[in-house]
Amino acid sequence: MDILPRAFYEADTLDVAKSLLGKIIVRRTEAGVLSGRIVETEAYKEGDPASHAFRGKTKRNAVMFGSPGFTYVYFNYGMYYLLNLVTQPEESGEAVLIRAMEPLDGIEIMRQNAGVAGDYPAVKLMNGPGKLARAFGINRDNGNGIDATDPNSAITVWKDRNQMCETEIVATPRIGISVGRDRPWRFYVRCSDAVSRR
DNA sequence: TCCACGATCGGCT
DNA sequence: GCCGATCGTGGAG
Repeated sequence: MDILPRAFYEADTLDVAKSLLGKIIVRRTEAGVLSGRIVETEAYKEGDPASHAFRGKTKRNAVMFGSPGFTYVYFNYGMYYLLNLVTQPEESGEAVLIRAMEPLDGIEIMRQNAGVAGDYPAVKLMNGPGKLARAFGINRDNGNGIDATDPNSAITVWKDRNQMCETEIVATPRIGISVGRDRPWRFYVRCSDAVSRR
């Protein structure tokens, strides 16, 4: 597999959000290597009232205004961490939220991270943005501001040799936001179990 | 300082 | 479909 280079993240954020579908995120932990295939994303752009970057740079969202290809992780609803990848040239504050993945490697470790039984269905481990961060064991201490284009990083994104089962991409309004609902900036792969089993 | 509100999830009706 | 858990964050005051 080839690691996605910085240039991959410098395209328009809507294109990056779609291009990320089918790519592989690899998460290295002390317990072992975890990985999954991205099947659902959301784009957050400059001037977008639903984006954390909308009101400018703060301590929380600082990495959104940094280099493309870095991770942005934040804590939400008092209990979940959500994983984003920063896009665009520096300072634009745009990013792509990773909403769902299909687990590949380290599924047993994911179950341990999630605190579920050994017979818990693998497809349900990462079928939501809070759940995939939990399965990966990602929090703000270990997951925010990491360079995903550096092969030595604990979180990296790779281009898989294999194609997705089908490249049909569906666009819909984003989930869980109160403003910016008119923008169909959520993208998912129609054939994915991780999206359909919800 | 304070406080209302989330880029969610799972359980219950 | 609805609702509660749970707490960091930032905008208001």
